[in-house]
Amino acid sequence: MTETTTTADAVRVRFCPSPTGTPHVGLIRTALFNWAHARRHGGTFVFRIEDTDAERDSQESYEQLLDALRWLGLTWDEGPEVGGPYAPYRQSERHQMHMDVARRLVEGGYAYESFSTPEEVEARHREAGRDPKLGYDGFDRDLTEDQKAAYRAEGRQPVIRVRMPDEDITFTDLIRGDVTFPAGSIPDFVIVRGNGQPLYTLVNPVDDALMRITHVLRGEDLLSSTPRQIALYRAMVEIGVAERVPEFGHMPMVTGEGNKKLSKRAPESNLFLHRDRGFIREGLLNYLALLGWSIGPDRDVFTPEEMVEAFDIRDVNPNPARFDLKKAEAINAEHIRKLPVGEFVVRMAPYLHASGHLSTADTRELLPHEEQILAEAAPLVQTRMTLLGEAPGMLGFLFVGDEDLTYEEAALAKLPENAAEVLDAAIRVIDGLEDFGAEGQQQALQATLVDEMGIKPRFAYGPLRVAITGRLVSPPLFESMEILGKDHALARLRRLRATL
RNA sequence: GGCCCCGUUGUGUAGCGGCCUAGCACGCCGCCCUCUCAAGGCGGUAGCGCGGGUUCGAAUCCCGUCGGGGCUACCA
Repeated sequence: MTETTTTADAVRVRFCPSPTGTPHVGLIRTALFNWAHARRHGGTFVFRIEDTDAERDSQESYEQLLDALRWLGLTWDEGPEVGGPYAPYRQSERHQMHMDVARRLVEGGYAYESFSTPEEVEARHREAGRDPKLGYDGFDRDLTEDQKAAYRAEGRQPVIRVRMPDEDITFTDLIRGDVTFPAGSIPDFVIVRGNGQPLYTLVNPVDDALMRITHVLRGEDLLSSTPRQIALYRAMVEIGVAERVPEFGHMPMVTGEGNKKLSKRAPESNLFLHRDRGFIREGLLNYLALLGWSIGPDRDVFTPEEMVEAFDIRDVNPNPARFDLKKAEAINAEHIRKLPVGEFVVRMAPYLHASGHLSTADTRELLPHEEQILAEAAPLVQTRMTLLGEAPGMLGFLFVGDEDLTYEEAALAKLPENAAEVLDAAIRVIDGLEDFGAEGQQQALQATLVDEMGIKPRFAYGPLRVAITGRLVSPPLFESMEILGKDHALARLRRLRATL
């Protein structure tokens, strides 16, 4: 280990989403990298809810956040429902602390009350011949007590702004290296609203300081707010609220079509949609990790554990990454294949239950025949699935009555001219079969249909596949019939034959 | 407009001055295997944005340029 950065102190990182809307894959990627960084360094992963916007926050979203992290196994050491030494972890419950810090900031001269309205600021810029879009102009920086009193008498309610230092602000981003913001390029910013409500600009750094966060790893969209946070942090160090300024690392954006950041409206941004379609946690986590990070030159499939072992935030790529569903699905397919069959069955069960094919989603409560069928069929389909959501289509035929089986339209359409003849012959062969094993069926059917009748295999077996599974694509035919059993297989062959 | 970030095949990446006639994966296209579809095997497609330097030598360092993105709220 050649650690040159001397963070002797234990690592403390945080994931602090605001509970608005459904979890976004970009947000989850952020959680993943923070989690991996904490685990890699034996540090602490803090989960904090940033619910300071009553307008947009919702309890439902809060619950979804917990659901998401739990499903993915991104366990937090401190946070909601777990507690911890720096509780509470919902920002809405920390109001007193925030206001206390704001007051001390004002007392120390690091922040001040500002009475200007946006219109007034703009008007002043115009009068001075400046660009009106410049932002706040520092007008109220040195108001006297009399002036403030006069404003109050007018009924004005001041916001609180942080006084930006008149010097360049440089910091070393863990992912991008040195970043400098020139003095004067960032206006004094608001930390408390006129109505007394604190803003993200205050609350986020204050809680990071209070919770002793050592590394702030977040999205690149927050890069430009970093100098403000650093200024505030320095002030907090001065007044004894913070020990030191944390390190920052800004992860690249996750983009969608057109290189724009992946919109919340885009369906592929919705974590739960992926879960519903049948992504497994290992697959999705693996893919998300690939968005900006790689485990090695010739490899891109790995487990969360392997990721933790190899993860280094400094290796993260600074350039934006496009969310590619095809690749995500390919990675997921790899992870499905790697599952022990038993586990594969456990993961599939909820999907087969939701589709009405299984009596339960819990494999421990399966009916004997269900358990039996799954045990035999699972190995047949494990390499044929990309998403668990394909299970009902792939295996459904094994769980419906012979008369209830539905035929795909396309499958019916593809039936050859001589389907009836083929089915008749197959019925005869199978009816006389002693050994109904896949091997035995294969030999007997081939002898009659292919060798004797001279039908090409794909035309010989196609009609049987449709009769048995109702589909063009299915698990291997003979094994499927074996699982169904001779009687059911015959019944299905006869049923389709009768329709021709 | 201002400030900041980014720039290797279609996509994600490896590359840290010579090992690069640029590797891997997904995608796409062939072929093999084969009862369908997968899986597996084999092969192919396509890339260092551009222009200057520095150097014996640059995808790798520097400058410029162009392009893309983010932020610019009393949202987070």
